[in-house]
Amino acid sequence: MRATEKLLADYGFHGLSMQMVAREAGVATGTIYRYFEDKQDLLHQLYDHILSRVAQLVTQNVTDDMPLKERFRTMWLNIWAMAYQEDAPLINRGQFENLPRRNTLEQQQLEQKLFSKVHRLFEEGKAQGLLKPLDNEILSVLGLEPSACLARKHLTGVLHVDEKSREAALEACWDAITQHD
Amino acid sequence: MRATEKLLADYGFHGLSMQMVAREAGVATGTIYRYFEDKQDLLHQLYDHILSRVAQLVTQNVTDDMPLKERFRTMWLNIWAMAYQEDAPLINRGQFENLPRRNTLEQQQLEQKLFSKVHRLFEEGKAQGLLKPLDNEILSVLGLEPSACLARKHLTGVLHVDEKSREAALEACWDAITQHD
Amino acid sequence: MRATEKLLADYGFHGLSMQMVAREAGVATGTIYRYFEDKQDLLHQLYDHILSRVAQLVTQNVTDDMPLKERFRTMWLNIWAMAYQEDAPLINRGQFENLPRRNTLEQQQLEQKLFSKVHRLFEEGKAQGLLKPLDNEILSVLGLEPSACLARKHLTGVLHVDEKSREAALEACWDAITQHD
Amino acid sequence: MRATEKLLADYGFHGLSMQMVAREAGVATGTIYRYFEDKQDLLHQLYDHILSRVAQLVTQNVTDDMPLKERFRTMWLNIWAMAYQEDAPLINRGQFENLPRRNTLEQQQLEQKLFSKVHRLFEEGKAQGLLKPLDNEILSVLGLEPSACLARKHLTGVLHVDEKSREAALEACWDAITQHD
DNA sequence: CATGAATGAGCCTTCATTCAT
DNA sequence: AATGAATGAAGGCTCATTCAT
Repeated sequence: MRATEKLLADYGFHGLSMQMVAREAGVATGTIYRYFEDKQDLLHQLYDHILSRVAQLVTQNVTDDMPLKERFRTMWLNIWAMAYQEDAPLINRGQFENLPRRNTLEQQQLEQKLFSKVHRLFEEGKAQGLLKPLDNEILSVLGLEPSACLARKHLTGVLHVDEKSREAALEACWDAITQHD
Repeated sequence: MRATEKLLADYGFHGLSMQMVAREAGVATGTIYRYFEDKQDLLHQLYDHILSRVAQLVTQNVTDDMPLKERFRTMWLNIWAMAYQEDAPLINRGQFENLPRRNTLEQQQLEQKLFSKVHRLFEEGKAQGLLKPLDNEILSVLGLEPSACLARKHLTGVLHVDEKSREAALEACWDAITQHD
Repeated sequence: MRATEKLLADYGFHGLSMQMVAREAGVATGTIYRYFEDKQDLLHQLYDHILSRVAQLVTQNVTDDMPLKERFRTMWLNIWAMAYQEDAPLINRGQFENLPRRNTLEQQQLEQKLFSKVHRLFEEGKAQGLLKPLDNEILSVLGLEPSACLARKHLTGVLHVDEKSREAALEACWDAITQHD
Repeated sequence: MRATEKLLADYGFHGLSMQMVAREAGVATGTIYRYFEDKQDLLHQLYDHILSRVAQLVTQNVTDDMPLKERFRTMWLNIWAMAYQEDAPLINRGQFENLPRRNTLEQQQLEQKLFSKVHRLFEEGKAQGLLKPLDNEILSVLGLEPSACLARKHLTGVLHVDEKSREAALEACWDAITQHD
């Protein structure tokens, strides 16, 4: 899986062949098939693997006793920082997003669990009347997704985001999800 | 190009073969090559084609004499509506985003021009002190991107968004880009 | 046919497509098929065409009243010179030789006739006891073929042949076909 | 390579497809690509392979202590005989000649070495004043090339060469390269 | 368990030939 | 007679997957 991730990051989704993965991993082609059903399975498992790393990175340094705004801020910046990780889980984000995804219930419950800290943040915020009474998924799209989106554009050079703009974008996201009289 | 678009929407970027395109279009394989240099060229041209349709759909029923909020609202809902278009430009959005893109200056100027109404909206808003003084690109990510993102999730069934939620999301996006005392 | 010859000389046997020929000739693709049965026929006819030009070039400035040696010498040098012709019949020689050839009797009789001056030279030489009593075809291989072979190698740079060597080679060919007590 | 050689001999350079080679060799198409980079590489390697067989056949039964004329005679007849080899290296000669050739120095040195016996023959002959003082390459064209050329024509039926004629042609070639008073 | 040679369907692209205009 | 768009078989090559060792 490490090999696959590296190749995906370096060469993109095309040009990912099982023989390349095998060579990079230092094993024979056939060996892969003892641990993964087929290519699709490898990609699925990689998705899960990366997703849990992403979840870990997003929620690191966040504890449930921090103030809500503080938690949001930390997560938002964690997402931003993820793009610069040397050990590249998200550099792949571009690629990662279109990894084939299972759409099973199990999968959704897994994601639910991985991002429970995020959900807790949103639930508490709504309970306090601080956040808008929207579905967590929607709050996520409004409040956190833009961080990933901007980071990606920043990284690919489509758009330069300086520190001040980044801070303003963070605040704007907060504005999006909080109640305004 | 219509055939390509359909196949892209149905089967995704991978598994798009020239043979399939030809069959779907009801022509012989070789015929494609009379109108497109190669597969890459077909994809590039398709990108341009869709982009201009997207621009047209996003900005339809928007005129520069409408109030700012009204313009924003119309665009946001246009984006939302795009996902339901029978003749599917955005169903592909998921796929569309990773169509190979030329990154020439020309291309960027073209995009600039196609979305000039959007840019004008943002510029006026900033001039009036109504909108936050951020780069248009950033405002776009904060204010409009979530519409596409939610519509996509709604359509794929990952998330159900009722009319009230949609309205709330729209307002939240407006909150994100406007100044607050 | 002129177009075909040019393309053959420039790009070789591969990369000779009917559409290229048409474009070079300034006509539509289909037009070719009004004048030639198919590609093979075009090539056959081109072969004949070039062969007659070759015959003309080989035997130019040769008349039956010249001394035998003089005639031989002229032909040998004509062959050598052919390689340098601007209007390229033989530059193609490399390519020309593996143009598809019909092997009919007619064809052989045609060639017989085209090179009648050569045959007359050999017949007279044998009658006078000056040349070896061998089949004309064999005399041709021994006496004239080497000129083409050397010129080709000289032209492709495989081998440098200066004027003195060329003269010596000519004499050696004469030695090959003449009687030696 | 054996399959390629056979197909080349039977159907010529054009009309040699990797699929055909695979079928003839009794393997799958893809298998070829485990042993050869691509078609060009296959042809290059085949060229080398055949060339070394040709060199071996041309110089077999020739040792440096044999009289010069004897050596020449043996080689000349070896070349002639090559055309009749069941296991067909030279039947291809026609085709063989226009196999794509690398033109590297290495290649030339290899050829030099393969045919060193021929070069030695010519060098000794010139040293003794028996042969004309010409470049070895030229002597080769004058003295040995005609053997291949005649054999080829004989084999394709263009020309019938009986034993006596063959002997005379051999002598004529000797006349071509030797000094005369 | 691990190997890696072998497989063969499938991909992109070319091009000789046809035929409605 | 000329056109040139359309055809579709075939070509070179890749790669997910299998299986005998």
